[in-house]
Amino acid sequence: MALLAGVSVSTASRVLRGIAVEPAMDNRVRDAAEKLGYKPNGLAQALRAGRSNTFGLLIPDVSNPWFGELASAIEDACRLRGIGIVLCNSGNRADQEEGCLDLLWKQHVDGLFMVSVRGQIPSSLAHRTRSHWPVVAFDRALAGPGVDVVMADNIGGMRQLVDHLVAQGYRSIAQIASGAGLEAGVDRRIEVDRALQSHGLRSAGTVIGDFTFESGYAAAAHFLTGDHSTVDAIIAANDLMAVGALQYCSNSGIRVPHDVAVAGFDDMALSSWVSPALTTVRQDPTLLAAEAVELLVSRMNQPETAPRTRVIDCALQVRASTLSPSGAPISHTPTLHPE
Amino acid sequence: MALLAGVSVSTASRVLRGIAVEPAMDNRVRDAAEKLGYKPNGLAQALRAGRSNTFGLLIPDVSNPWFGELASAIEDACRLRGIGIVLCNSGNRADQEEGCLDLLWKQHVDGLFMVSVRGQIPSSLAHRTRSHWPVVAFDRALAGPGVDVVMADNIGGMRQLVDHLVAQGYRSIAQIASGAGLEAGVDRRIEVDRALQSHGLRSAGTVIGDFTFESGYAAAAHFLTGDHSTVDAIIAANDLMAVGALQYCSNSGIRVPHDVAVAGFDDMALSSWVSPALTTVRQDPTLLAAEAVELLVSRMNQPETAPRTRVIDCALQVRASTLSPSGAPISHTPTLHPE
DNA sequence: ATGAAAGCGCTAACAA
DNA sequence: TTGTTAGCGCTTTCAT
Repeated sequence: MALLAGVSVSTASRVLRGIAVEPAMDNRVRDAAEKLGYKPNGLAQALRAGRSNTFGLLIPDVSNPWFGELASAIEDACRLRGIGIVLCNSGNRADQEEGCLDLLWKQHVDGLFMVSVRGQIPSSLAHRTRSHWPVVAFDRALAGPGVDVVMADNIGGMRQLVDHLVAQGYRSIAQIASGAGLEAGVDRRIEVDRALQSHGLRSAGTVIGDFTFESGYAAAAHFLTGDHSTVDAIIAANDLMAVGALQYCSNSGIRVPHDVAVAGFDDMALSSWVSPALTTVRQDPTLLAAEAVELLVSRMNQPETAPRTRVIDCALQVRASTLSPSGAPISHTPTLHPE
Repeated sequence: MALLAGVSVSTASRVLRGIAVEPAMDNRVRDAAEKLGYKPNGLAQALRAGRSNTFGLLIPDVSNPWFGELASAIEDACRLRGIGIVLCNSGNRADQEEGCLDLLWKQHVDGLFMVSVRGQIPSSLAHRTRSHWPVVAFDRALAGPGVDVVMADNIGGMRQLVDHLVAQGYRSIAQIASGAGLEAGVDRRIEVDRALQSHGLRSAGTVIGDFTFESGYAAAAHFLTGDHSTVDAIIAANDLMAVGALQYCSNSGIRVPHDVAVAGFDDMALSSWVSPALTTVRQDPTLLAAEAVELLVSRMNQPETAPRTRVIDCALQVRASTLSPSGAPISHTPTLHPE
């Protein structure tokens, strides 16, 4: 390319990177580049600069609708900064996660967004973060040097949800909860119990789920089997399990919310596509992504920063799946002449 | 690393790539590599080899559940071959698609999987494929040198679906169809009409949708508004629109399948999560991905191959949304004593 | 069988 | 301001 323009490669490089040169040269170079459709080789730039302008995204599975939304938001945010995303599915398996980390490490991505399989930082990742590989973890508190964390306000969100259910008149509230190890899941579980307690209620039961549709379905079956079930509302730790619970109800002739209310957490798009539409706590993937990208970029530039945690606000989305069984809220009846 | 082993870099390189060396050297090198946790720099390898071991994946939006499943399947298949995936959302906008192509081109991905915004090959892509950038397109017939195509058997699939509906006794079948430009969509639309005709029926109406939930909802509203509607079944060109139609019915007190049957195309996971579960034509994302990866890898190695088209079989999935209104199939009643 | 050296395409230090 | 040169980490002749 420089040959066509009749200048040295360094001059060409300078022009392309907007460094002052004489107008004459400038034009020669731009014309030549235009004519050839020349685009600088990102690989060579990356090798030279020690920076690939690429981030890794390591999640259990993009085909999970919630992770799909998160991935989409992250890709959008990165593309606007000219950063590419290398996608890896860990399949929720430790060995596969290791394989992904190897792949991403080899490709020299500048940093990593991850929803880890384990609560703890993978050992192979540990020495990499120690050598300043920037990592942002979602939902799971990966303690470690150089690991930032982005989380929804799980506690505030679940608090709102329980308050809502109680206000709607539900009193026998069961929970499809997360097992140990997932910080976000544990926070949600504990807060549900605490919030119930603050209303003078006790949990109507807790089943541990694994965040899949199937486990939500099975848990609902557990709570609602037999005529003696007293459960009148179910809170799931995520929407996917809540949708599974809805499906169980539908298949079993249990009416939602007439016989039992169901609520979730996340607010995936499809949560408003099911019938009845699902009441849930919204965590906005765009906000999560924005924070995560900002954290990763800033750590890339300043690797020594102390680990940070960002908590994103949640908003309760009330939909049909938790309408009051009596048809109207029991408390919080709005004044007819406010202000 | 070579320094620690006390050998030359070329020897180290040979060992790591499994080229015969003396056992003594071999051990020295492996030990040193082990000790340092050494991993070859993929960027340097890529620059040297002119091959990055990376493919681009350009789709409208990963947060669309169907594309999420496709992306997941592609990533899985590529990871097994040690190939990384760079993900880009085109947002279904031509300008954004161009931006993605630029990004992917700069990163020197070895090839590209794409679900294009347009039916035609983007002009900027044209000269790249001409210079042997391997491309596999899904669903859309991107004519062009060096572009292979993977498609579901849209015609066979729709044929099965229409046969099923007619067998169930539906006679007034409307269609939420694709506009022009999308080869797969056009195939589906035409085949529905043709299949109806072969049963001596005429379409009860066609509305053009854009494959979103919302457009399915709106189309159902169009077909089912007013008491005079005679439509007793709706075929949507994809599941997302079908789910939108289901939602409209649910919101409007229209019972599915009692008042109207609804069917889709794709068989996303969530299509069996809605109530009633959706009858649909399954195209298996794993099979699509396997074919696509094989095509892209083979073209990467032999760029001059003539363009190929692969058609993947579809399988009708009958679920609750198209049960016969009379409660039992009108024809094809199974014999009680087969054999 | 091993080592030395060139070069992939780029940028940054140095020279002119 | 421009050109020359070295070098990012690797693979691959070419000598040894």
